[in-house]
Amino acid sequence: MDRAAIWRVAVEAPLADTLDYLPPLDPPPAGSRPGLRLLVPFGRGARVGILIEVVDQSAHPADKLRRVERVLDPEPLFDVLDLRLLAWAAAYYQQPLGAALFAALPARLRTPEPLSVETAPGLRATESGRAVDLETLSRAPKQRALLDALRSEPEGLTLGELTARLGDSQSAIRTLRSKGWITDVQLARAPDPVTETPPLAGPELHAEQQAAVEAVQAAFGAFGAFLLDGVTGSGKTEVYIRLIESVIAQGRQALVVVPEIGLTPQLRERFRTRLPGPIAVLHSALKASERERNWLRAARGEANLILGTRSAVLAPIPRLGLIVVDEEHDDSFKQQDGLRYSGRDLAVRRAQLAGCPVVLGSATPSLETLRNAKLGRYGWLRLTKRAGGARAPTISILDIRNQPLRAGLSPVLRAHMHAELAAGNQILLFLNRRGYAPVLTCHACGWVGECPHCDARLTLHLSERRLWCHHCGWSCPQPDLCPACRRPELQMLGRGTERLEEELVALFPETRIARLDRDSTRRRGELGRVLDAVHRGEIQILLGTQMLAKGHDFPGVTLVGVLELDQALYASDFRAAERIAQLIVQVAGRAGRAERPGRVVLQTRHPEHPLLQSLLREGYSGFAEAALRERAEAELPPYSHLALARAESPNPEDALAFLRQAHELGERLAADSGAIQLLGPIPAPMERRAGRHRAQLLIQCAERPRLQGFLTRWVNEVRTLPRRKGLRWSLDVDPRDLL
DNA sequence: AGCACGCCGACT
DNA sequence: GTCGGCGTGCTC
Repeated sequence: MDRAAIWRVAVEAPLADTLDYLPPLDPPPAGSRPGLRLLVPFGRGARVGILIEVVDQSAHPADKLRRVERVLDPEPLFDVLDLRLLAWAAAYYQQPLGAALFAALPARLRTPEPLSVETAPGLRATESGRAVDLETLSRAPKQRALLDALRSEPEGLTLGELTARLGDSQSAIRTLRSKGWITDVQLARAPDPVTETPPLAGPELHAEQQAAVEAVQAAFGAFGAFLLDGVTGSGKTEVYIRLIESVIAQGRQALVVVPEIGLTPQLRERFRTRLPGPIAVLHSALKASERERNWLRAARGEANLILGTRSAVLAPIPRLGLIVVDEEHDDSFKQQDGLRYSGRDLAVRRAQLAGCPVVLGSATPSLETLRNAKLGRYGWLRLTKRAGGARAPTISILDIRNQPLRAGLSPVLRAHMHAELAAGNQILLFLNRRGYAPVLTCHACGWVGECPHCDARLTLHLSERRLWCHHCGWSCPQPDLCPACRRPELQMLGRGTERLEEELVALFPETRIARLDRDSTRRRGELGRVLDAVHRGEIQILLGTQMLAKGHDFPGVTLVGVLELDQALYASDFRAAERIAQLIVQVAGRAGRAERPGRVVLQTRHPEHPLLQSLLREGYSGFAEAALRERAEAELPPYSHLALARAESPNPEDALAFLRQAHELGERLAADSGAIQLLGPIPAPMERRAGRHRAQLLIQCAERPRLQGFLTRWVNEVRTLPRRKGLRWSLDVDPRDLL
């Protein structure tokens, strides 16, 4: 007997390590290749596992090894490169290998289900159709050819295959079917090869686009990272399309990652009309079966283009030749639970492993990416001209101190609004707070509506007559009398979008007004309906939350008002200013067009705020310079690297106590070098949320490798710390927000 | 995560 | 005397 083979398997269970198994009794035809999906005995049941490697001995006692039940698929789902990427992600984000592998798999493949077989509608000759003498059809050549073709294929042929052989034969099919000589069947076939409609030709590239395309093309076949720094409307998508086109022409696949599902339909349509071959769309709103099918098309190399949200960067793509991350600054690329990866960072790492270029596109690049570009790590491709010669909107600050506000609008802003309305233009108003009023209070006794489970006020939603907690989802009916003193003195303080809408209706009575926020768009299709109405010019004032800033263009809008900037300007999170600047510039870019440039007005009580000033005077790049200087001084990312340990528990003191122990442990591990700083623990900014008390501990280090090394050792020990009942903790490497 | 084993209170 | 609470630990 040859050397004992041991299969090292990552099992679908929250285990820190892989488990060892004996190989299955019937060896798989594909051999024992890593990446194979298996069914393995686990405890009293069975679980899906992924074969990681075959070794010749196990640390586990030989007599306790159990045997792999069976191999689930004929081929591995992951190849060596995929496994290397996922192993890297697991190590970097301090999670078990299995967590990365199973985060990469669509839900259906995490169960022992066999891969679903794709079927295509087709036809087959029946018994009587096989028995009939073909000569009887001599006067119907089409029918004869059709029947002849089907009789030579016992399984039958798909409609696509028949059309390819015989051309259109609808009437012949109907006739033969009515004679009972052929019958409809579903055939296990890959989908019919896409009929190669000649893709539409694109517009001519302007010089900057051409230069960008050529720079990336020159890097094909090797790793290279590029920042495509292009103002809104400068034609970034056209650059992507040309690059994808040429990478497909080389027989390779392209991956395009976008922040949100909402953005995929338009982008997909644009890609579909311009690029040859199948597109696989991957995002969480797909039905499980669709997701599996598209994932498999990516994994089998059948799709030329994979378009998806962040999890698409984990999908196997065997012929990967190009990665594009669109709107790379967007926070939604960061996964907020489980394997807390950054889709953007993983895209860069993946390009390195695959040896292909990665393009990070944005009009408002993140400070991390900008710094990489400045240091020359990333190629810096600039698109400074708006297509069609549209001028950039002007941004101005409106000091609202001591101003008489109506509906939260200063007299100057109201005057601007009247002027634009009179000129037949459209207006956009931002108020990043939904609901009617953020506070309900009793004028008589001072009672304030607070969430019983969170340290938060309840927001009044007048249309539903309910108080809602926006943090945990708890709600109760709106009280008529003060719950504390029973007097009818309740007052609604502050303003959300719902109230703003009501006030605007009173203030602009002859005007069509629409509101877009999570509440108003709850009904399916409502978002699209409102956007269509805006585009048709049926709406004059559109108000809403930051939902308005993403992806939608409003060429008819000439005035954008940003209300209530201040609480965001002084938010505790060090990235707040960066987010605001990005929001403002993104919104500004959505408004106006060539003949009617847009104007953005920011209402603030802090007109002297340095970041606002730099944004105003020098635009986003000026802001970014200033913000980077601040980050450097404060030793914050990208000038240092962070990890955030969070703990939460139903008991008030447990989370802090746990992190205090973790801190001590860390001090001991980091004692040899002063390079690791442990800050905290402190109670979370909202200490109690959804009935759980929360605390956090920040870890900071100037050098990433050192931080990584520390975290690996530290997490191993923190895992062994005793935990009081109900305590949960997690580690977030490169956290996006410190909440 | 399940699901066992394992030691201390109110029930037939 | 037992049913069952959830604390602790294992799953190859």
